[in-house]
Amino acid sequence: MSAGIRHDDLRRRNRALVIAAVRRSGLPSRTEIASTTGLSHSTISAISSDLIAEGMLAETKAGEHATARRGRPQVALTLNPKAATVIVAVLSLNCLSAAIIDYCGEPVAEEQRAFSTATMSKHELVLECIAMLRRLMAGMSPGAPKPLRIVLAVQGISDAAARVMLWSPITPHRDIAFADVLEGELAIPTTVENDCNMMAIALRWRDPARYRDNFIAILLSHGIGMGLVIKGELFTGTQSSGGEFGHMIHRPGGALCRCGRRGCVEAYAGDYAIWRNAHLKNEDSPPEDAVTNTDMQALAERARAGEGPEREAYRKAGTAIGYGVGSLFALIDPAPIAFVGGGAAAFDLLEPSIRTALARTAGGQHSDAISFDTIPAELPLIRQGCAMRALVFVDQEIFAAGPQAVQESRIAVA
Amino acid sequence: MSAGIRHDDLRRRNRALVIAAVRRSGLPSRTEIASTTGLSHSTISAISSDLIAEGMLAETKAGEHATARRGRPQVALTLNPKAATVIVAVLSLNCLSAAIIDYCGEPVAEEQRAFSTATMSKHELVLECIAMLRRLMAGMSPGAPKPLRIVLAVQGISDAAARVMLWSPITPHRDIAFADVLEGELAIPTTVENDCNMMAIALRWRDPARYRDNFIAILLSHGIGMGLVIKGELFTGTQSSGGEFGHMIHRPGGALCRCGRRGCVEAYAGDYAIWRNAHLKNEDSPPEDAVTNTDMQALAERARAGEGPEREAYRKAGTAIGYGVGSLFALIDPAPIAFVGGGAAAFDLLEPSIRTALARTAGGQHSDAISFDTIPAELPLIRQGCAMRALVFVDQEIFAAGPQAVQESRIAVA
DNA sequence: CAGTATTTTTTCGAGGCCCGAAAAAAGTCT
DNA sequence: AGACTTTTTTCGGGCCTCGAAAAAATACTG
Repeated sequence: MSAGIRHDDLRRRNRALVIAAVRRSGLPSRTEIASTTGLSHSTISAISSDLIAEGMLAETKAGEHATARRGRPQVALTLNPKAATVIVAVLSLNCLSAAIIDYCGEPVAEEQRAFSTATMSKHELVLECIAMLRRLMAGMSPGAPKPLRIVLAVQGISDAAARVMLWSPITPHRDIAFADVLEGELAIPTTVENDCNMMAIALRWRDPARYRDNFIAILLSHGIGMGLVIKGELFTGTQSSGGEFGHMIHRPGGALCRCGRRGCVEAYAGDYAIWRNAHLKNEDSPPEDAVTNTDMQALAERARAGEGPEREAYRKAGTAIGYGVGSLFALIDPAPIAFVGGGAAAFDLLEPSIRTALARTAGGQHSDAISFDTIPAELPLIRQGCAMRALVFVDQEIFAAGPQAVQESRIAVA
Repeated sequence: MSAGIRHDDLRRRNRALVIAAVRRSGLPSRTEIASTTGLSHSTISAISSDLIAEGMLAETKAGEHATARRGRPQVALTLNPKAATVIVAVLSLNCLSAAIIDYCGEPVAEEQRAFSTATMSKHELVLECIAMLRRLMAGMSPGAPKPLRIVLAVQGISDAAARVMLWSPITPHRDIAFADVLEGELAIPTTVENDCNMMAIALRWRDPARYRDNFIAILLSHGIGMGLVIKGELFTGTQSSGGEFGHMIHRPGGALCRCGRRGCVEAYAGDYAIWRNAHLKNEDSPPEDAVTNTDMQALAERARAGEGPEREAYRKAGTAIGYGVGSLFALIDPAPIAFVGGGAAAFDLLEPSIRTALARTAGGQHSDAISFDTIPAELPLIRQGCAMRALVFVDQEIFAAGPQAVQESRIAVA
């Protein structure tokens, strides 16, 4: 049963609304906020002057861009970049990348490092993460506010509470409780998120016109991942980060998947699967882990050159994706799709068979009208998604809660 | 962007909360409501005395069931059955059934009629519906309040706004705007809902302990339908009623489905598909429309008698369902499933292959732990779901809105 | 260049709503 | 009959939002 609305929640929610409006719109005036939120001018005036006094917002001379119209000029509100910082970290196969982000979303420090995630112990993996975050924090100017949030994106599955990495292709170890460990070491609230979910969040911030209420981000890489936004909300599983599109069944009893099962979409469309098919290996042969991006580029070149096993491999991949998307569409109705990652660079090879397959499904009825988009570089997208996730948390959980919570959060780094 | 919270919304939402608490709990005291909603005693007292004054709630001597404890006895609150009525109608193949339901959810009048939906014109179909509802309303005692809502459940797909039946297996006609027509004729707000979604809603009211935040209702009948509740909310498509589980793809390019495509789950697990396989007909042969429930019972008997094409047909059906559910679980994580309808009566024949298939999917990892339930009679379930849907609408949209809206809604039937 | 028009922002009083504490109510127990 | 216990109502205080009006800041205009 949903809880009752207490009187103080009102202010909290409306504060959150104002902060969100500023974060979204860039440089909105009070009047603009009033109209987008539906609250009265007086309320917006009161809330925004509070937020300015508390240091989250600042007024800027909008001037320049607004053509000088008649009447009192609008004064634009903006986020104060120094109001807070957050930390984002992206853990992927053999690579950890992290950054400190200011309250406006701009990075103030970053670091990236390669090591062999597949062979490290659980302990070593966690230590590398902690060490990198510590280095980043050590580099912060003294007196700067301590980061208020860590968001760690991982390939693979995290639990619904976003605290544990349940499984990941990058390591043989399971159930790594990153959130507990990082909170214990650094005393900063932490969540562990699926990388594809973060991609979806980032897409919405990048292009809200295109990616708004319903859309899908599909990562085509060594494995296949998905982030799904439905009715304006990130869709996650009930017990895990969910949305394991790559492990929907394409052909019962079919090709061997990295997950050990047979016939998953990924077993046809993951890099290793395309590579396997292109080399005419048996579908039962175990997934090759060492397929590199360069391998795949070479494969794509050969496929573009003309008919052959390479082109056939891409065709099979496209078919698997197309039918998978068709089944998904049967459940949620069609939505725009962004294909992200290395595989998106070979999208020209995939698209025809995706569309053919999709058109043969109930969900893909009007498959011509379904728009695809490709974004080859996934890392910047994931990082941006993490940043926005972390900042929205700060907005809603801390800054919206009122002056007290804001005060308490303001501890300077050592 | 979500709208701001205006001051009056507060009371509206808390009124809705109190009404919902009474509807759910049966005979709660004010104290009990205060604790389940988290609102203060004073607020509950104020709201409930308003609601009693306005006629939605009534006090009853709880007495009997509460063992006389020390202290002032609790006064139980209850819904006033005369506060309102709603109309439910269920349209399925060759059958229309409708009822008038009081504010407590009890039927006060009902009617059921058979006619040949498949051969009727669009116009005739609509007229039959209107006629039945008019007859029901004509039978109401004069002075009784006019029904405040019609919920029509249909097999097939309705639009996201729940106003148009986009497609249904019961008729060749498409895009029947039932809501517009019924509202035009009877001047009662109407929604058109998918039957399986209503089943899911009913399950939650029937057994909230088992079917709470995440569960699935699958209708096994001539076709295959699904109602899905995720995180406590009915899951619908973005443009339609959605959740077309039956048309997820089981085998690309496989058996011919009633929808005209190939390889859908329904093309293996719908009654017609089981019948087709049991009679060793080609998978390309067009779906037989005239398979009756008795046919299916006979088929099930033969399948139970021993190995043979009938048992094999059920096995294929179970496999299709199992893999389909596995793909679904990959997206949403496992949840309890209720199998409803004629096919549930033959669930003993399906379950082994469902479980075998499910165990071969990523989503079905712990398939032993996933619980199945069977409910052979779908119609009562659908009707109950419609009733609760309609009543919750009245609760939230009319009675929660305040005395004015309540007044305006109170028009006696002619 | 002073006055007018226009638009944005702030101020102020009114009306609601929720909460906590205290009081009242309605029984049981001794 | 009085003490005790639990439920429900009453009352005053504190917030919050709103609408209207005032103030502020600038462009237009003759």
